Amino acid sequence: MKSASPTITIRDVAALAGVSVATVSKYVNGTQRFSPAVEARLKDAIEELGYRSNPLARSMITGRTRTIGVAILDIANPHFTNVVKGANRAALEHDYTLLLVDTEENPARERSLIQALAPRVDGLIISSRASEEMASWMLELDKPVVMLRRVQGLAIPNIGFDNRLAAYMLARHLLNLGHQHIAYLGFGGATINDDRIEGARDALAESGFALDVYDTHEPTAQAGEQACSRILLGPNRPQAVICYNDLIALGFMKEAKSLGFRLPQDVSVAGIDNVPYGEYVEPRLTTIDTQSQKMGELAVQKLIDALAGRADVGHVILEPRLVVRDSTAIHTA
Amino acid sequence: MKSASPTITIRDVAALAGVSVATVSKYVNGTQRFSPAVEARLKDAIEELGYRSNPLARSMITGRTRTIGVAILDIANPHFTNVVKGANRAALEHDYTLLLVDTEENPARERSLIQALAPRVDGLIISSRASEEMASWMLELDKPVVMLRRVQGLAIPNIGFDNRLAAYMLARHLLNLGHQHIAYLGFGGATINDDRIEGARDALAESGFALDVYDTHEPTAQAGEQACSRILLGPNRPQAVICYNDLIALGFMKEAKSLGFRLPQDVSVAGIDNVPYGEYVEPRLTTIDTQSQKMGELAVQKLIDALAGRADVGHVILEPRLVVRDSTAIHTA
DNA sequence: GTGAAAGCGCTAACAC
DNA sequence: GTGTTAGCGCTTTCAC
Repeated sequence: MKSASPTITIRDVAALAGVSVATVSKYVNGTQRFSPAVEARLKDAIEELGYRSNPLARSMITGRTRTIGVAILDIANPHFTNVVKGANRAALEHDYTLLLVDTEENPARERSLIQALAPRVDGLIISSRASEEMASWMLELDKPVVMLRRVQGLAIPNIGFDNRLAAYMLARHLLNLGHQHIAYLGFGGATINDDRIEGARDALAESGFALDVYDTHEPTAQAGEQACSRILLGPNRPQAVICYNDLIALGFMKEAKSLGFRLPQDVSVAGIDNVPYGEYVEPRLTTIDTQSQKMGELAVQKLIDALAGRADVGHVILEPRLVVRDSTAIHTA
Repeated sequence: MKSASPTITIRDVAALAGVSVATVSKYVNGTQRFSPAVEARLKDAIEELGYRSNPLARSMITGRTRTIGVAILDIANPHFTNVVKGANRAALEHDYTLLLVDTEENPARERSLIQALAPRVDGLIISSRASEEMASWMLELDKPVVMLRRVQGLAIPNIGFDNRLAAYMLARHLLNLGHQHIAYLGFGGATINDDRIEGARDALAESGFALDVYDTHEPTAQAGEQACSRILLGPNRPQAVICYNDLIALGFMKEAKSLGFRLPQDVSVAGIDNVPYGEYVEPRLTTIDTQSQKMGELAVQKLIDALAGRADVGHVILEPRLVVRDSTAIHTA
């Protein structure tokens, strides 16, 4: 039996309980102790009226919204899905909520979306492909920001990942399996792509080999599929392929199989991210765990620390962990 | 060069431009036209001061936040990921943002989380496992709500999916392939599970067969894996299995293969949802497309319609579409 | 412990 | 077109 509810305010409660609005406010926020009599009347009045405090009005005064803005590149990418999962968990634990924006890998909209987001939240977690020079406007948001990648030149706290080491480890793993001709199928749109190239290249160089580098136009399984034939059917077929991420690897493997290649006998494949689905394909995907969910949790944690005044502009680097499964095997030829 | 910025308000702009605050407000909101002179001064003043309007203050007066609350059961489930993807897209298009809460399949927290969400948003999109009786409190949220499943007894607009038909189609498909002994591996925690059972059962009944029903404790690939052996190695091995969703099917297939079964020769498997990863496993998963992304888009659309006064308490039912791939095949025995 | 009063930054009538 | 004014619902000194 709902009628056009005329909005119960703190004043209605005060009137019914026979106290002042200040008292109600303090009671609702648990800012102070009260005489049992007043406390009881307050409790009853709130109950009877079904009063609910208006968080907007509160926020306007306190300047706090208990909301964290999260801007990511593509929620459908399991890596980001898990970042959000972790962030949501940590946020709820501290009584925060996430204001989510999926920028859909669109750099043009990114900036204005984030700028519109900023005034509505206490702090932001941002994943962007913009270079550090291109991202300096983030300093002017007037809100604490945590970036989801290593940042060096800007005073922005960040949760990074050792991309160079990750690719280095993958290359070493493949070298240990006897592979010599190794290719890297990257995604040039990502700023971290270069770090990964460098890591793989360094590992190979140490053994006296060179890295073949290929590129995709987006970090998706489809792009991996499309890139496959030109790598495996070209004049220079590699023995093993390191992919920018698991999605690209998944697509690459699918297409490789349909081109008639046996995996991993004919070609070893590895990805990065450790998305859940790598376990369900055949062969099961060898990958590097990037701890996506933990990344989200840490980002929220760091932001909350910053909001609490612990102004730490440091960074955290998550360490790669190799997950060996069946898509990489000893080189036989 | 950031200093403790003393918050530029509409009043500062008014002072600098030599106009009233009302004028500034109207200018910022484009509510009215102005003399070129004033317009220019306004523009300059805002520029010079770096004024940014405070959306909280605005919201408090207008009662609109341009935010849509989205409460889902598990963002890591690709079905929901895609719902959010679609919702985000439609929301941004209309200049709304999503306030996301992942309730993590936790009915206990669900209610309080949603109630806390409600006052901060213009409307809500909710996915819940609560029965209609258990969900009647949603009517008291005092905000428009769109539920992501069919609702009949409650006056809540909803985007539904014809679950009965989906399972019916899958069963028919398997019957057409010559299967007679068909099992359903469900998730009893979902209210829609019964519809799916009914659909499959009806299809089989029409041909004079009975449905074997099994259950999992959660709608995940792991649960599918765990359920596999008791179905395939029990005394009553089915020729084909319809799974509650694709994740369960993925897990089931993985375990079936490691138990030594050949798919689809020894057992056909099908899921529901059409998650992207069904294409990358082997055999590729036959499934029913639930149009998850479209569901998110429609939900936002419906909510925005409701906010615009088009108070439509109707519902939309999305139609199932069978996606035949390689995990289902003609029965040979 | 409790209350009075002064706003937070903005919009929405309504005058002029 | 532009200005005046009265709040939105709440928190926060600062008296008592």
